[in-house]
Amino acid sequence: MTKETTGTDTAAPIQKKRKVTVVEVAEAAGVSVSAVSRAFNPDASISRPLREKVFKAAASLNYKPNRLARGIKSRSSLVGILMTDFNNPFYLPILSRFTTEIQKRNCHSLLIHVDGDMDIQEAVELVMEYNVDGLIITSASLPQELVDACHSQNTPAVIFGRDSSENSVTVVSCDNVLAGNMAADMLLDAGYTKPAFVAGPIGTSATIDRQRGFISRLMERGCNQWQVVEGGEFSYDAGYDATLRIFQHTEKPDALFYADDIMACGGMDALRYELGLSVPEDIGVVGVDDIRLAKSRSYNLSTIRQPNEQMIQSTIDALFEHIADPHLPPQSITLPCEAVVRGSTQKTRT
Amino acid sequence: MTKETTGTDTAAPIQKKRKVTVVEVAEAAGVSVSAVSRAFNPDASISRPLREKVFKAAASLNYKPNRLARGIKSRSSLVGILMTDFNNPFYLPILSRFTTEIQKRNCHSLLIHVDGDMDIQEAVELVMEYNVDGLIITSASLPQELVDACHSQNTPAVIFGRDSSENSVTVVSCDNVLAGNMAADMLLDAGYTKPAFVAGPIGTSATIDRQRGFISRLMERGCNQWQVVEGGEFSYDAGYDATLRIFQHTEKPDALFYADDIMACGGMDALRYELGLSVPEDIGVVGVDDIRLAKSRSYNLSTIRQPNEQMIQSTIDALFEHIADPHLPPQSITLPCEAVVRGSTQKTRT
DNA sequence: CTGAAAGCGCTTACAG
DNA sequence: CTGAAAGCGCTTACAG
Repeated sequence: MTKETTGTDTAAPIQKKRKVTVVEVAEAAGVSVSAVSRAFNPDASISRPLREKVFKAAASLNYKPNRLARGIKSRSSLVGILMTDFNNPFYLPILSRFTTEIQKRNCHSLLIHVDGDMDIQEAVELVMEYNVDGLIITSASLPQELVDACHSQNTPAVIFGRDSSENSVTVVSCDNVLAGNMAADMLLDAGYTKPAFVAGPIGTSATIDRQRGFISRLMERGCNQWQVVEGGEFSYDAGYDATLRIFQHTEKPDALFYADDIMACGGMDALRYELGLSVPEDIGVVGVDDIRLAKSRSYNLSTIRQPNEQMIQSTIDALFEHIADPHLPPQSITLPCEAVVRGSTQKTRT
Repeated sequence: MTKETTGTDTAAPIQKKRKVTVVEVAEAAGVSVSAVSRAFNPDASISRPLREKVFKAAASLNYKPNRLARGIKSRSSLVGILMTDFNNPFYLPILSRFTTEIQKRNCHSLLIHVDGDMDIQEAVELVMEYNVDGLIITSASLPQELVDACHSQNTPAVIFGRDSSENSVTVVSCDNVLAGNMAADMLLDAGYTKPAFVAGPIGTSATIDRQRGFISRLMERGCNQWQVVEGGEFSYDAGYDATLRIFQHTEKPDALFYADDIMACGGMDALRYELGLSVPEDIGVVGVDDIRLAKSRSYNLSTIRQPNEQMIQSTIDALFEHIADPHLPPQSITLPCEAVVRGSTQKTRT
């Protein structure tokens, strides 16, 4: 019934709730605006009594500093998060942890979705328009242009990647070559002899490294009947389709190492429901990531687990260290991964 | 080798790359700063030739407006996204679409993770410190305090919820009572006679509505042997555990309606691998959401699909309409959902 | 349509 | 440690 009170001629213009400013707090506390500003700045030189006086006045007026106005001369308290892989469920908990950690440090997250259309250089520049204090880049692929873009702005940036061997910007990743080694060992140890690698997105360093580690270990151990198959994106469907394609070949593998768990799940469903094969009896399967589904009874997937928690923590720590001291040289942090043996490779040795 | 150039006594302080400002652009273009400002403001009154002159100078200097400085008097171009359900994969694509749509409109997303520790009032106030132009709240639960918090600030806000029947703030949701009706029909039509509802998080309006719709339809159709079980959070594990609990009762159901697909997946695994039951022969299963996994061969889950794309689009449209015209009255948009019949309810009628 | 000037809310040398 | 004043980069009445 009160629905139409707006829209009449007499409607008062909606006024943004007047925000309390430093000036008003200063008046209420009987101090200068400088004092108010300092009170809200953790490492400004101000006496304890003065700060408390300011706080009291601020609280009574319900004053909140305007972060935008602050950011113009000082820190914005904004951390940019650039993400590309919004279709991989792997990244939701990671995003969750990032925002939580950023908020703990009294900063906030500017989330930028970098998709195909928008080039990365552009995205990085854009985020700079907000004067972000730092930048986290989460991307399975790590194009050089991205690294350059970070470097050209001199804003602290850390790449939460799956890559390493970059030295002009800080990157934290896990050892993907090692992951490949482990996958090879798991399969060979279980008695499989003709493994294939199902690759992820082309140009993705993680995929490349995993493949390298996988193949080199196979060869080291005298296994020469391997093959590599294009996979496509990190997705259930990509794993499914790639698997069907493999079995049109004349050389059929007896084990599959997927670049990713979600691909492995798609692949297992294709194996079982389309191709009528049993896992692990007819064919062994290994993935990477240890997503929640991997340990479900439906998949029971052997996988290589990345030290997620540590990677996240290192990323955040490194970022804030660099924000605190911009002189710090970039570092490259590579963490080890861990093999998780489950049912999908539990073939009894023949 | 150049690694240690920093850190010596002579190290020049790292200077933030000097940003080009309006003043410099104005000089280069031979116009006033007002002109520069107007050129970058879509609906300012400025002649085409002047604007072009400014753009040319700006481009040659690689000028980008400082959004923080702009936001202090005008729009911040920031849209706050408040999220609580970071453990449900359902929300990743939604978040993806939100940020994409926001970016299309030349705005950016301030992502706030609202977790248990932090109360919502606080989160809303916080986001206001950034002068956000608008606010999207994504939450399965919709506590009154949240609605109040939005209302008290007068910033356009829309709740992407699973709720309705709120009229002081705009909310878009799907018809969860209808979802419950549909689930009841699917199960009854397939010949099941003793269904149970596995609830989601307590106090979540979506769960409550689904349950209401489910039960009322069952009773309408003369089915009185139903029961309701507490589920817990929307997660694989919660569905798994709840299912095991149900079967300790004396009254065993022959069909289960889970508040959520991810719970249903956990539940199906418990049924099949822990309880030795066949789906759909021994027991029918229905979920809600139609997540990617639902149509996988491993689950082949009947479900109720929400009109996600439309809900997202409506949310964004409503938000930007309200930003453009703050006088618009809040609206409540409820969209219909759709039944997706798959294998998990394909029991032949007995 | 255009420009000169005041102002947004906060920070930071500069004196004391 | 504290305050008066200048300044951050942009916007917006106010005149013309």
